[in-house]
Amino acid sequence: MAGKAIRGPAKGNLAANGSGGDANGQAGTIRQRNVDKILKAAESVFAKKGFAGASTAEIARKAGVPKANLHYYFRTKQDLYASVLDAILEVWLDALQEIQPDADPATALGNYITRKMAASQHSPEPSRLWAIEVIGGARHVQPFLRNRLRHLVKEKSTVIEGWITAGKIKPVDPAHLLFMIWAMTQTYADFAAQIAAVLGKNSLDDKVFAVGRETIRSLILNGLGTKTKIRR
Amino acid sequence: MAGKAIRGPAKGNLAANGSGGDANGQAGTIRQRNVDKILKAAESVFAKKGFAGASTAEIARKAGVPKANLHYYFRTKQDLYASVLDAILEVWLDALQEIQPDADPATALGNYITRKMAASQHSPEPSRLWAIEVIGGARHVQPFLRNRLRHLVKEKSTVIEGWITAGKIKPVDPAHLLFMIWAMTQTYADFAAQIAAVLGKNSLDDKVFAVGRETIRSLILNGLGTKTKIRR
DNA sequence: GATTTTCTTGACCAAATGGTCAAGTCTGGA
DNA sequence: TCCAGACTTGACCATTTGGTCAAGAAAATC
Repeated sequence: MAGKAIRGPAKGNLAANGSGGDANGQAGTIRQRNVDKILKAAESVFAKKGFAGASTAEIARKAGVPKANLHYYFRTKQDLYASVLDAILEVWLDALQEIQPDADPATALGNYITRKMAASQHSPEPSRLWAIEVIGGARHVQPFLRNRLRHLVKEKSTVIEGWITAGKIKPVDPAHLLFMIWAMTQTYADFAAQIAAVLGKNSLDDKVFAVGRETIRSLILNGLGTKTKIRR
Repeated sequence: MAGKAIRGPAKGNLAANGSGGDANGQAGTIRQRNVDKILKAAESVFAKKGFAGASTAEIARKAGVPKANLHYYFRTKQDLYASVLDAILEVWLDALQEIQPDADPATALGNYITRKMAASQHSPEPSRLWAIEVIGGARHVQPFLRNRLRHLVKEKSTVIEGWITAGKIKPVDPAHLLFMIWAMTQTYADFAAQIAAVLGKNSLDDKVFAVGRETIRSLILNGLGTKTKIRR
């Protein structure tokens, strides 16, 4: 997406080790540790207040470093935000790999739902940050949406259309089917506060996620008329 | 929820007209017009940036009034935010009235979905503000969630359970069913930017909403195994 | 027409914001 | 042991923020 971390003299450091790739060079353990601390804190604060509402001071406090130190690793708030988003985007795409032409639709979609629900349960913050970013107009991730995500959706749509043609599932618009799975699974991360409140709980426990997961599975799989019974 | 508009000398005005009720007294047309302008602008800005990210100056600019004038009608940003949320909450609940014991499940749920989708299409901003508020921890609407919404969900759950007992729909957890309908319908408001980008459009047109609506209906109604065919 | 009340607004303020800087401390390699 | 480069941080700054105020313009009331 944008400018990763780098900054300060470390640039030389990273450039030195040839791994131009994506991961943080194993460079100074110090750098890596601090960058991680800051990114983690930033993710959490951005996820709660959005880009405009988050303050670098709060992020620094939460990361346990002086604000000036944060600005040593990330020159601007924008840079930091871009780095946080970058890390999220990769994970976002990964689960979609469940959807393969030769897979059994019920199994593939079931697994996909399971994975997305696990993400909502065990790492809800990225989902929330993602949501805030998109609600705010997706200014920073527009290119990602219009390119990588769009093409991936096209690709997976072909797979799903194949299932339809083969008579394995009822006809649906594949893209919208994906939108629906995203909406349903991510709601357990994004709207956790609402779901908890309505259920009279303080936070969502394993059981709520289990019921949610099975509700989604049953809705989707029955809705698509797959023959396979729900397993696992 | 909280403090409505009022403020400035108008307090006397409102207190004077006995209608302690909810609506803005028909008081000074001037006041009403300005309050409306400001609320509308505020809704839009809050929906994009959240509470912390929105600035009263921007809201005032968008409303076409000097900032000092905004603060004349709403003492604090908090007050303004509370007023905007207040207006939203009422609407939120209304559509749920489709779900009645004696109704045909397919019709009732179908109508509910239709109404929610219409809201997502024609007034997405409240949905977005709502989402941002909940993602941020629902601090300002916690009481509403824990009381009114919770009890309403309980009430409607009973209705849905009745349908299940009567064998009209397959067994589901009623609360989660509602969560799913909210998630799917609201995603067309909250994630409009993402959906548009993935579909390669600049904005969501009628057709997208129509396809979305029918996808949701088909998923829910088939998923619940209602006999009734999709109509209208 | 006089007076009271509501409304309008530019000027202002203290606090918080994103970001810089320079002077320092640490650390790893020669 | 020395030193270049990496890291740390308190102090600082311009700008923006939410909010106030006082003085005047418009309306409403009598």
